[in-house]
Amino acid sequence: MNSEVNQSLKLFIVLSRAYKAINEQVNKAIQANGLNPTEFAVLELLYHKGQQPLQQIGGKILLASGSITYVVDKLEQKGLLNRAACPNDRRVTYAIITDKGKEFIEAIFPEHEARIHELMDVLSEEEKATAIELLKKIGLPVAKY
Amino acid sequence: MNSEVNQSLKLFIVLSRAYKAINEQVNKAIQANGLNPTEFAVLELLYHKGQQPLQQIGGKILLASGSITYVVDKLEQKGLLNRAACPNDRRVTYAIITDKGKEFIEAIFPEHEARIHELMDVLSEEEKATAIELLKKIGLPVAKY
DNA sequence: ATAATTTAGTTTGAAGTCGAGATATCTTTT
DNA sequence: AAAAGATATCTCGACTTCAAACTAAATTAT
Repeated sequence: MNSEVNQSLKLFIVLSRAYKAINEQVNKAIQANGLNPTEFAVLELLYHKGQQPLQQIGGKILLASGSITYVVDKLEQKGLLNRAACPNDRRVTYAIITDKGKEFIEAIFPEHEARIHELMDVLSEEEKATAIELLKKIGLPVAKY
Repeated sequence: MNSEVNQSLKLFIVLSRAYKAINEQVNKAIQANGLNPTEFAVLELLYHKGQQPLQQIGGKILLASGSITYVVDKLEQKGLLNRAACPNDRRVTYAIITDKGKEFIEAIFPEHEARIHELMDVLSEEEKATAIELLKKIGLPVAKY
């Protein structure tokens, strides 16, 4: 019984290490481009998914509402996105990536992908597929009684 | 090959999600006990590995030197650890867990383990073993527990 | 219609983390 | 033994993030 708990604990530890190790590399590279990881995540979301109400940005990249304003302000100051009022619902503000923002992502995203690919490439394609299947199950909302 | 890159990217995403999902739960529980995750990590280190020079704490749980002072101050204020000068090298200060600190860890660590076990139990024992093997390869060497 | 509730976004204050520099001590070199 | 270099801790300022309080607008219930 106890060894099962230890197995879970060990999985937690290797999961944490793996995540932190990868993330450290990735963040370092992003920051070298003058953005912090949150800014990059927002900009990438806008690039790949189109304009978003500020509210939804928080939901999609797991960001507290207080942080959204700050990050969007920063990106707006840098000229990488614009705010635009929603005509139907005046409470809503959209964040829209600018041309400069698009160029920026287009310039650094391929490197970003390549870096992650390199870091993940200690696993074979098959191992990656297995890892994806297993990790998918972790952290999914579990039905409560 | 582009699909290979996508596979790596997907692995990165599910890895991030899994980590964040688990971590969010764990942190919430730790904070409910009046500590933040870093404080808990330091205290647990001292409990399981005995007294440590401040410097080494930073190395082991990945913390900048400026942060160590802060966290150790906090734990000292709460009476969970003490500082003690090293007799041989007067530059060195040890952090030593107090009896109160020990009681604290003994009171909450079993819950902590059980919580992680519950969160990880969406995987079978065999799947966990597979996940551990794969994740070990990503990032750094592991030794703990 | 008007009041109550909910939702969207912002502002503010606190907490945590880092990095650079300051200080003290130890070690090595000359 | 003095100078130079390395190491450990602390201090301070900047940055990021969050939570809670707040404003404004939309929705609903009466």
